[in-house]
Amino acid sequence: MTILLVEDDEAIRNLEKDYLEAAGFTVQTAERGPEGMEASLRPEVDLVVLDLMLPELNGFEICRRLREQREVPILIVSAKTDDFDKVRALGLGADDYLVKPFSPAEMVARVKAHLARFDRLTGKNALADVIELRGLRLNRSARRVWVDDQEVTLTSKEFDVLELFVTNPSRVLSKEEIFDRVWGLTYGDVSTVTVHVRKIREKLADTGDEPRYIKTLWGAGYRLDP
Amino acid sequence: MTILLVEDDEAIRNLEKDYLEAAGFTVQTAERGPEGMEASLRPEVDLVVLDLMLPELNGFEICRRLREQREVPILIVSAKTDDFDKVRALGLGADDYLVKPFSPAEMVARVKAHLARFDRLTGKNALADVIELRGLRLNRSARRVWVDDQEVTLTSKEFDVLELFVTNPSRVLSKEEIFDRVWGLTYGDVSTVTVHVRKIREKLADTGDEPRYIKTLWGAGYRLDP
DNA sequence: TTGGCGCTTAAAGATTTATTAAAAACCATC
DNA sequence: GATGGTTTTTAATAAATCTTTAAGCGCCAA
Repeated sequence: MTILLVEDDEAIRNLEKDYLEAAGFTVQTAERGPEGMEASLRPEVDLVVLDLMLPELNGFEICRRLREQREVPILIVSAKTDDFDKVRALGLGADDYLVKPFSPAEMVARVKAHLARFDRLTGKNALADVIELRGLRLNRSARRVWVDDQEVTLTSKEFDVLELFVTNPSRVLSKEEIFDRVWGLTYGDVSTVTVHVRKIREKLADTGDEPRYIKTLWGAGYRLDP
Repeated sequence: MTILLVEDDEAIRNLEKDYLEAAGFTVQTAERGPEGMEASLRPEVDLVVLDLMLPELNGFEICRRLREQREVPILIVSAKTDDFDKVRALGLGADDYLVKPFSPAEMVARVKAHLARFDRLTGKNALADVIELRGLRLNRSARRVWVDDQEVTLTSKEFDVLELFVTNPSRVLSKEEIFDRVWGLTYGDVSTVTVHVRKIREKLADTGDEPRYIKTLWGAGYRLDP
């Protein structure tokens, strides 16, 4: 799960980052408003923690614009205790409003609660440990995979790629996005992805004209349907 | 919208009730744990405001049991400021945790935010991800298209062009504009657009004298009406 | 009604993109 | 430092898409 942290104060940002990472989240950060706005639109971002007072583009504005474009939990963090700000932020579509200083444990608990609810309500089991899908079963913590109750052994990277697919069913994932999210790199050759997809298909016995699991969308990427 | 208030202290209960009613909600109340548990299962209840310290059956327990049975927003209200309680309540599936004394305005804002989000996430797939228009349905993230519930497969560019049309209904798009926005190029031959439009019409079974979807405007471009 | 301009159509050629297999680089373990 | 497995790169091949072309048709105005 990836959390985006938009916060201009470096000390606070690092503190929050540490706690979220300790809780097992992947954390991306942004310092300034416009940068935060852009980052929050990235599809791999599962939740946004947003400071209200930011340079150039404030949190209210980001919140409003983001809500127009994407359905992602937004947790506002602010030093302002004023009722007016709380009401305004929540009215603009924020999911929560935390007043600084807050306890890191509470923040982590709230982040988890928002993600869990989002999962529950949208039916995306991004948090579930065992995911099942047309005969394909993944145990994420054990990193094991079965096809029609027959276990198949995937290598580490192969598992990561397949996991990305099953946690994003019905979505087209471009090679670039897969590479970004699994390898976490910007350099490198995306044809690596192609090869891994081939290996996965091979192991899932998913070759042939009409792949059962990972479909190819020419010029766009790959898609796994539920 | 109906709110259930489970709170044993009469003064607080009446205060909260007044504010919620002033905000236009219908309010039901319950004083004791078991009574609250039962009431919260009633289908007309859209959101539950739950005190933690209740006689006979405490808020944690109600929260846990309720979550097993129903998907309804739960807002915990408590005098306990302890992190431990917050983390526990949120972990059990509560949607929010407010510490007493809180401002009524904030409570009302939070109640509204929870209801709005619940609507957003459950009421139709929300997110302008799926666009429907006179029998034509597009799923943008999956890049799939249906005509009268029959799926049609478009190529990548074809999809891009059609997406441009459905996101700009009623607008005349000139070939130049389409070329600019889909191809992102300034050089090149705009007759490519013509060919793509033809292919799309063909696949949508939109040929014939009176096209159902993409209309030709002589000397101007094309238009898709809503 | 007719000429011209713009749109449509179909098909061939060019280009892009994906697949595959095999080799090379990498990595952990013994 | 050899070994076996994994991961990445590479290059040839295959497949699908995109673009161009050219001929024909239809709309509109003179």
